[in-house]
Amino acid sequence: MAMDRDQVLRDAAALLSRKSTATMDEVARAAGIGRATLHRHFAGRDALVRALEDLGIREFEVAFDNARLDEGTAVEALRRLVAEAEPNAQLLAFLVTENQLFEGDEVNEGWARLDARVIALFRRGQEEGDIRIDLSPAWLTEALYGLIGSCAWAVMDGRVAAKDFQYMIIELLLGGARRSVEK
Amino acid sequence: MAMDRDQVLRDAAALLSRKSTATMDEVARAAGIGRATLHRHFAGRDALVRALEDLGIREFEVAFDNARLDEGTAVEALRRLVAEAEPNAQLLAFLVTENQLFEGDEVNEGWARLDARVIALFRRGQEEGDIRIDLSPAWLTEALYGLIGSCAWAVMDGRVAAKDFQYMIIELLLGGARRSVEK
DNA sequence: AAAGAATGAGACGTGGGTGTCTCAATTGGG
DNA sequence: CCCAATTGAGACACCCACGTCTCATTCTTT
Repeated sequence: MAMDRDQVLRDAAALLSRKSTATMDEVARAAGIGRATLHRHFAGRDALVRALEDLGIREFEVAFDNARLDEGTAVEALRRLVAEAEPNAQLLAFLVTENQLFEGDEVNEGWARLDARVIALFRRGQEEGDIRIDLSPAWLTEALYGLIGSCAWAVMDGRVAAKDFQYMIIELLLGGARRSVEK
Repeated sequence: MAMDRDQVLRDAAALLSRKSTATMDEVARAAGIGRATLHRHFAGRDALVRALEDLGIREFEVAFDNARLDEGTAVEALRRLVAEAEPNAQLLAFLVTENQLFEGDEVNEGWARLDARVIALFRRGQEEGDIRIDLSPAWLTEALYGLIGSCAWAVMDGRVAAKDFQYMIIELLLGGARRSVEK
């Protein structure tokens, strides 16, 4: 007994991140519980996805806290951020694409809070002179999400080694692909 | 009369790129035709999506040709590639996420061909000394797709100005976010 | 103008996922 | 040890989208 709601959410996240069209029955099996029990705790599929959103927001708020975005240079904070985000990268990818379906609807305020923190981080980097000012913080934030999601999928497909996750993202995001004499 | 199959596909792409869960009926309306007619030309939803894949592959093969990936430096070719890809960025984003659902299935060989061309481009850049060798061509390719898709969504949501599309992608991909004294 | 082809609108049956319910079995608390 | 609560399995109806079909209409073609 004693269904662990949070554990169920994590199992659901693990499955839906890979197969976003998974059935409620598949989710239940993945979580090791019956479909009825799943419905008892989450009114329906929408409620489940919304709960996953809340889980993701919670996870990333913790990750952001752990990354101590306000300490040190913005570049250093960004490195910590990517490192902290890695365990939940797949969940992020799922939620980002899921959010793109909600056209028109106002975005969950939790996302707005997280976005604001990342945007503020990039802005701080710009003010400190470490981040280019010709790339808007909003775009850098989107790009960060996109790169994290892309890399998560690439790792899942075996096109990128899991151990290179942080390096590939940070190096590309910060340094870019071009080779320069002075970096 | 005279249903323009290619135009229908483009309308379908425009809609499905924004709302990937759109109904066959919605697709038909978006294309200005009846649902029955849509079914007459595409056996079903799967066939439609596959036709969209073919369309996307055709479009991007043309785009790659126009970008003349073999001419000039790899960096120059990459700039041309992003410029040529811009009109079909949304379609690319749709097809990439759609492809992620086909777990296990062998990927359409058309994608493999396109991937190979981009990978070869990055590899050429590495051999010419213009592209960093610590970022694998496969990852750079994924990142390129990801950034194009992210930017397309950001433009659609108004978070990035449409006119900045190419600049934002190219500058971030090539130069990175970090500000350096010598660029 | 007549014949043929293609279309749009709608009706219809089907399938798959959803959400609800029941009931026996298991678990945990008193 | 017993009772209450929770669970799993299954049955059930429902809904929505899909795919097929019909038929009147419209357009092409000759």
